[in-house]
Parts: sequence; structure tokens; C-alpha cells
Amino acid sequence: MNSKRVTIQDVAAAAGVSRQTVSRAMNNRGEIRPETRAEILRIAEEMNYRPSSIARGLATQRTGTLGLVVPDVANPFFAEVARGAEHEAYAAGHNVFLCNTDEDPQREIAVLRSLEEKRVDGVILCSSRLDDEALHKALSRHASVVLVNRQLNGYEFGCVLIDDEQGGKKITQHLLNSQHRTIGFLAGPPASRSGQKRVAGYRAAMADAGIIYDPDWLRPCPPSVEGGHKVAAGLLSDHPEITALFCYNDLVAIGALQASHDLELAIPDDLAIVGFDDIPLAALVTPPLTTCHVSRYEMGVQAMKMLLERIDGCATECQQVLLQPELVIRASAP
Amino acid sequence: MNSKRVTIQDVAAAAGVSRQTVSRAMNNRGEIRPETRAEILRIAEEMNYRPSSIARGLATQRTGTLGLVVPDVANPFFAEVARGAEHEAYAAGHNVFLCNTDEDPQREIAVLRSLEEKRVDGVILCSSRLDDEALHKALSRHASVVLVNRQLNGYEFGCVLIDDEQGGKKITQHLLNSQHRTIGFLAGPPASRSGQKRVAGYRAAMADAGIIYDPDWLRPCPPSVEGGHKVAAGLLSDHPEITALFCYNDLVAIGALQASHDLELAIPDDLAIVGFDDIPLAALVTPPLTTCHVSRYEMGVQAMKMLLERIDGCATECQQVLLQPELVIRASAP
DNA sequence: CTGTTAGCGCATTCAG
DNA sequence: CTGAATGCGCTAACAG
Repeated sequence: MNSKRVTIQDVAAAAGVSRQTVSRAMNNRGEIRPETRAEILRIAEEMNYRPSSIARGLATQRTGTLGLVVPDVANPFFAEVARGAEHEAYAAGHNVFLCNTDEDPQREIAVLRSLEEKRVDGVILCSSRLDDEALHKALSRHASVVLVNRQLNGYEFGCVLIDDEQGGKKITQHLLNSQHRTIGFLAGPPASRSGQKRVAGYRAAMADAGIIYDPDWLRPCPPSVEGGHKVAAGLLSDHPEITALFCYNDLVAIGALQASHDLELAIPDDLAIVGFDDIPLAALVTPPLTTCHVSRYEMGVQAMKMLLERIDGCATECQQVLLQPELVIRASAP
Repeated sequence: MNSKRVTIQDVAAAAGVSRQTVSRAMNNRGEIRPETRAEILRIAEEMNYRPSSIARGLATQRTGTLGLVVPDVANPFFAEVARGAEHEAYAAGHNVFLCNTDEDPQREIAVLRSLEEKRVDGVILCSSRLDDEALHKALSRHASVVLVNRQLNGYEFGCVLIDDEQGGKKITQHLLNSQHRTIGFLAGPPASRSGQKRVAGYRAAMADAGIIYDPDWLRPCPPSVEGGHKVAAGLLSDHPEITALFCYNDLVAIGALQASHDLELAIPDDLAIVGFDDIPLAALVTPPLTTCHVSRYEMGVQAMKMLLERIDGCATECQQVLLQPELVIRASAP
């Protein structure tokens, strides 16, 4: 950076017009003679003029910036959501502030507040850990909000969710089609809403098929490789009749794969295993995992589109987008 | 958001003082009577006053915002860098704009320009794809810049790099210590500087050990699982004498693992394989990969620390931080 | 310790 | 089609 920044005033002087005329030329708005405009743009470019978004923001009360709040960008799930959201924002000429909360509710509140001070035009909040009341309060001072992976009924926010129940149903039906009748379920953390929904899908599919299942086939499970390994081992030794295992997510499924290896069960012949999410790893383990693909990138895109619409039009009602997960059939459960 | 925003003027009126006094109270600067300050803060909190960073930025010429430019946040490498950088920025009270370039040089330039219009206080640019001249030009209007994973000598930017040559040397020495003498190298894209450095490390270690190697043991290779698979297959059938394979990165190493499986080579008995980066996947494949650990999070932290220092103090000389990669020994090359 | 006077750089009226 | 006046919300520099 050499010397001072050039302002609209400098350009106006150089072009021999008023600041207002330069403003019109830059924003391509208001009537202005094409030649005048072209000449001004030429001079502006020559002088390396960069209109100040800060000053413009002060004057217009719109900053062209958005906030994206995630628990942790290093988590591939949120990294892809961020990618999709940023891509969409860029196309619309906006910039996005990335904020991590570290799964800390206090920090979530603090971050939302700092975003307010930055006068962002809107916020996308992913997987909020706040309870309904705190969440509503923290969001109340933001004009436009879209929630991802978190529902909050009764308030005027947009939200983007995965249809976990449909996903659970699709997976279960796939296993039923393969003649499995004794299907176990490693259900994830008891508090997980997505886990509950996936279980609901399982129940619905089993009921549709007229199958009575043993409630003990369903067990809660930490959402990790280790959790899956341990709980699968217990479930499979208690219930040797189980021929297929529906896992809360791919990590759990990989743990189940390890447990099966310990028990010398052949996959998929002795036991079929399915996961959920379709993380990159799912295709690379042995055998590759049958799972439900969730497009995290698409979630980001949808959320940002919804946010931009809400900022422009004043769509302030509570919209909701339900993304459909897709069954991906691989060797672990053909 | 109910009604209008409350401004410093509103708070001043409610507290019966001037705007300036409120400003002093909020910024805890300039002499002010503690009681006055406490009272003003109480009233401000009660009124839900949120000082406008925009207005402050216009007045002070400092925005408290930074730009982070990466090729793609969905790439775990950059996601972790972003995580580290954001964490550090948050601690210092700054917000960061996340920008993806999609590996597109034009977009890189555009993004840097929009960041300039946003009047960021500084920029971190990761793995720039611009040539030296274009890079210097695109950066010339930013006051404080730190480059990550990219060197640009002769200009006043900070940079944070991985010591690829040392890493290459460490890996090669490890293989030499295990009595390997015929060590192949899948070297990554020919244009990759990190690839060139790793090769330099390999050469140095081989020379130190007094080993003459066949230049055909080194082959360029796309930096992906597929690339590794294909090139490894070719190399191993052309040179059955090779007993160890140094791969450009972990993905390539996983491809090599697959190729070995095709050729019925036992790992590590028939062939030792090492990767680079230590991505999460590296520990989960079979057998787990020996590799060089690079702390991407730490790169982000270091880059942000350097940037903040450069913004405050006016350290404008060309600093450089070289991060040491660490050998991680797993089953693929014990 | 506190108030007053001036902008920061731009867009939004309204006149011409 | 273009220009002049006014204010966005805040801080810096100076008075008091």
C-alpha cells in the first residue's frame, strides 16, 4: 500500500465531475450518460479506486456481509456446508464471516453478538447447541436467519434439514428387500434428534413389512468408531440371530466392521452393515460401506439461497427445506 | 429485530452525558470516572446497545476484520488451517472473512479485491496459484499479508511454510534405517514446489547414505488415490526390485496400497509404503500408514499470529516460519 | 474527568 | 442528465 487511499472525491476531481456522478457511475444506477460513465470508470480504474464498503455500509445500512456460524470448520461436515454457502454468497456478491463455536454455547452467543456489531445482513447458524429459549434470544436481534440442522418451531426463521426419517426408512427397506428380517440398530446418542428420526424411519419400515422386532435389537451408541466397535460387539454376542446392522453413522459402521472382524463374521455374508452420511472414508474401507448420502455442500447452498431471499424480499415466515438423503449401495450390504 | 437500532446518541441521552463519554466508557479508554463508566455500561446493556463496527471502522480506519483466502475449505487441509486461524483471530477480537478461490487465479484476484473494498486490516493467503508478478500485484494494495504454503522472495510479506525438504529427508532416512536400498518415489505434480522439496530431501538422504539410485524410480503422479494407484502399478511392475515406496501424500499412498493389493504384494513385508501429511484417513486404512505429520491447525495459528503482529507493530520485513513435519511410524513401514 | 467540533467515505434526498 | 446539501454512527483532537 503506497500512500493514502483514493476516495470518491479524488476520482470526482480527476474526472471534473461531482462525487455524486462518480457514485452513479460506480453503481451503474440512476440515469447517467454512457460516455460520462465509461470515462469515469476508466479514470477510477486508472487511479485504482476501491469504493469503501465500510462507508457505503454506513450510508445504506446494508453491508453485503453475512455470518456463518458452525461448531467447527475442521469437521468435514461443516467444511462442506461452508463451501456451499460461501460459493452461493460469492455469486451474489457477498462476503461471509466464518465463526467457530467449539460447541460452546457461551461462545455461540458471543459470536452472534459480534456478528451483530459487524452489522451483517444475515446469519446462517449450523447445529446450534443452545436450547430453544436461549437460541431465540440470541437470534432475536438479527434481521434474517437460517438454521441448518436444527429446528426451532414457532419462530420466523428459515431452516434446512435432512430428512432423517426417510433416510432411515430407505435403508431399512433396502435391508428388508435383501431378505433380512432380524435387523439390529446402533442408534447414536439418545439426545440426538437425527438419531431419533432415523429410528422412526426404521420402525415405520418394519411396521409396513409387518415385522415384529425385539426392542433389544436397538441400542444407543456413541457416534464414533470406538463407540460402534464396542456396542456392536455387545449387541452381536447377545443376539446372534441378527443378520443386518443399521448404524447411526458411517463412523459407527466402521466400528461395527471392526467388531465383526473380531467375531470372525464375514461381511456381507454373515452380516450386512449400513452406515449413514456417506463420508469420504465410507467408500475406502473394506468392504466399502452401503450408506445414505447426505449432500452437505447442497445444504450450504440451500441455506444461503434461502438467506439471500429473506434479506431481499422480506419473506419472514418460517420456511423449511427438507433434503432427501440417497441410498448408496456398496459391498457391505448389497 | 424490533424497531430501530439504538445508537450511541440514544445511550448518551438516556445517561445524560455526551456521546463522547459513552464512547470512552465502551472502549474503556481515555480517562473516565469509574462510576460514570459503570453506569453508562449498565444503561447500554439495558438498552441492548451494540456499537456499530461499521461506523467505528469508518472513523478509525481499522475494521477489526481479516481475510482468509484458500483454494477450497472443503479440503481438510485448508479446513484445519482455517480453524487455527479463526481461533487465533477470535481470541484477539477479530472476525475473519472466508474466501474460496476454487483454484481459479482470476477468482483469487477478484477475492483479494473485494477484501480490499471491505477494508480488511490484513490478509492470509493460502497456496496461491498466481505467478510471482501477478501475486505481488494482487497483494500490493493490502497493508498486511501473510502467505501460507507459498513463498515469494523479495517482497515484504510474512510466510508460513512446511519444511518439506526435512520431511522428505526424515522419511527417506527412516526407510534407509529399515535396510531399504531400492526406494521408489511417487513425486506428485511436477509443478508442485512441495513435491520438489520432498524430492530434494530424498536425494540428500540417499546421497548421505552413499546410495546411487535409478532416476526411473522417481515418477510424477497426480496427487490422488486414483493417481497413486495407477502410477504405483506401473512403477512396481517396471521395477520389481523396489522394496519401499515414498509417496507424495497420503492419498497417493492409499492408491499405492490398492495397487500392491492388486499385485499381491504384502505390506510391509514385500513392500513398505509411506505417505505425507497424516490426514485422518491415514490411521484408518489397512495397514495404517507411516507418514509425516503436518499440523495444519498450527499453520493457521502461526499465520494469524504473524498477521496480527504485523498489523499492530509495523513489522514490515519479510519474516518466515518453517514448520517441522514429524515422522509418524505405523504398520505400513515399521 | 467531560463536552464540543470535525470529519471518516459514501448514498440519498432534492434542485437545477 | 448532473450537482449541492445532509446524514449514516462513531472517534480524534482539542477545549473546558
